[in-house]
Amino acid sequence: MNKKPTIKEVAKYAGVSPATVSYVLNGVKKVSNETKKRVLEAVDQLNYYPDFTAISLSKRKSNLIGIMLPLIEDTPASVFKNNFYYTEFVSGVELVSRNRKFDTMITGVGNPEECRQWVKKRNLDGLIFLGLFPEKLYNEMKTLNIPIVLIDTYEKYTNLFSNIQVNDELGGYLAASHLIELGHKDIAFIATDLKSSPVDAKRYQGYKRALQETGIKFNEKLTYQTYDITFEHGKKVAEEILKSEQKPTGIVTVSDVLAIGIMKALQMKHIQVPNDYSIVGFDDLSISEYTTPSLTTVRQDIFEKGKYAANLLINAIESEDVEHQTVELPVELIIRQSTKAL
Amino acid sequence: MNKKPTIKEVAKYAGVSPATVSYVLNGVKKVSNETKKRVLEAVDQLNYYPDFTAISLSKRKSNLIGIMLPLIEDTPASVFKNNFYYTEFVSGVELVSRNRKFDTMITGVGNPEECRQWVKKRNLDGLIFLGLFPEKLYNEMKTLNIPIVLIDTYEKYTNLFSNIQVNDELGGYLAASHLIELGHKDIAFIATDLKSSPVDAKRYQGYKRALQETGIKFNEKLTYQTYDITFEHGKKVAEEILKSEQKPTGIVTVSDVLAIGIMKALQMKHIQVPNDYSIVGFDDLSISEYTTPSLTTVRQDIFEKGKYAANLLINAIESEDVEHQTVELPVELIIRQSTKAL
DNA sequence: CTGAAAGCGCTTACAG
DNA sequence: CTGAAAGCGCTTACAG
Repeated sequence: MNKKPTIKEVAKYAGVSPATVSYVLNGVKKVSNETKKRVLEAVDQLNYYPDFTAISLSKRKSNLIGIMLPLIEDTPASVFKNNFYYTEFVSGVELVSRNRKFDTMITGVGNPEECRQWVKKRNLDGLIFLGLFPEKLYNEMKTLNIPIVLIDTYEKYTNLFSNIQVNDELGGYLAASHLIELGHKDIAFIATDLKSSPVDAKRYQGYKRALQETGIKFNEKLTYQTYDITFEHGKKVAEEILKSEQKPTGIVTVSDVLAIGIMKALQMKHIQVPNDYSIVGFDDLSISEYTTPSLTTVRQDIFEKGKYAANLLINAIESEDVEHQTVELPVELIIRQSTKAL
Repeated sequence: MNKKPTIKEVAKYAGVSPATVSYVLNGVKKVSNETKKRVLEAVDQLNYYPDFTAISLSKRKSNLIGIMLPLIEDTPASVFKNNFYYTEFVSGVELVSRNRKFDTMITGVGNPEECRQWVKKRNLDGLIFLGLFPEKLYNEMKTLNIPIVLIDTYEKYTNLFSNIQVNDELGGYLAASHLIELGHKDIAFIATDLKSSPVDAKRYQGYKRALQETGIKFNEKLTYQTYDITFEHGKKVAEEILKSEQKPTGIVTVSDVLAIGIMKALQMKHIQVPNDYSIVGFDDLSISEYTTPSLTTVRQDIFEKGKYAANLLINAIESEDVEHQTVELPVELIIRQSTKAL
């Protein structure tokens, strides 16, 4: 295969200087229409397209965005494996990024230093942080001076970076209210980690608000934390719940994955969902419609979230806009079969 | 933040030329131990790490590998969404790639031309093709002259590229044999697409071999094709099966996703798995242990597959090894609750 | 063993 | 409106 033509060859073919070719390709300065035409034709004839590596080096802009994945035991695998969430998100990012002429790199992140080096050595134009990272990472990243968008982060960092989130409070509220309407009063709340996950905390707030508004007394003993999102952890809380003396009749959960794990554990003990326990998840994963019973859940559009994040990021890159914005995407209760009137 | 030091600054600090710094960093030529030490110290002091963009431009090697994802309706989303498969695979690739100092880019692929441009403009060192692509793409890619590893491809391209696959024939055999041992004789085979998917075809062969070896007559009417891998498509075949007059008692499937869709459809009609139908999946997704009933399936280690692919690819890149190899990873029957003696 | 110089493929003041 | 030249941060024959 004949190799890719360079800008020089295009210039020669068009009878102009490389600089001129660069000008027309970048739409910069005023090039006479005639020479512009000649250049464009040369580009077309030679099937020229620029070398991004070279552009990256001279412009110090790579047209590359990076997605930081949280690592568990040094690999993003486990998070990917149990949290189908991420995968859809990444697809959303890839789609808009490709359409907007950016490429997307992914990495599991190690320490902050490694992360900064990754950005620097590849000249990344922007970053998306998917998930929760140690605080010092954010501080480190702040000094990088490139647009960064955070996903599902609250408080502390919100004003330092752009942020895409979902109406978590409302989600928790919707889930709990649904159960309450069905006549449930003893409603458990299953979180991952209320302290370190602000997302969980918000949903928890919503849950509490629903109780409060309907005059149901909040019972701390009905709150559980799993510290991880896997089916297995769902199973484990279910066992805890069964052992406790404060038995709920309804269960609000912070993730479909957890909800599915819980259902499984119950079913293994021949306890029926929704007859014995009503369960509501969060996310609406594609699997959730196909479990038995299908899962009532709070839906968020994760693919949309990915697209939104990419658009926001690329906007910031292209306009060098320093305004950080935080965007809140809607949430919707999807009623299926895992919940039932008491 | 002070900006990243360049090789010049390191050279100055060490009192040598940039060339020398480059030599020691690349372990090339013989640099006296003493100056080497000085350089290394400078590197350390200044916290220097090279700019990959520059290296990429001058070496024409990017330390970048690309993963091509199949596109559905212009986005990888849907395939990602229903095929949890890919996500684990990508994690495996990312892990070894990172450990071996490569970065990984992902893209949905459009047409062959777009694909070649992607490789060229980013100077990608190697490519992994995940899934099935149109034939002309392979031909086009062949002219790129970079190492490429294909996943789950058979025949035609096997000798043009490296290939990682799984013992599909055995997988089909294992699944069918298991059912046969349980006393099933009318065993359906649910494929995606026997014509265009060689993977399916191999599993089908294995299934037939199992029938043959035990003297069960193969019945073509028990073969179904879904033409896509989604829960929904699983549901649809289940309905077809229920409508047909040739009812199986056991069902062998080419994917857990399909199997789960089938189970769902049956359960919605109050048909019991495994009492009325025994079902075996393929892949062993993490969800498959958590469905009710949990799914008997043929396990393949997809994460391992990703790691293997990345290692093979990077080996080829680094040794400029032109030998294409095809590697076959093992497969294992995991017996759970969706199958039962007749 | 070490360095000056050219080059990778672009971009961008600057001059005309 | 157009081009020559320097520069982005490296590498690598080549010469010494």
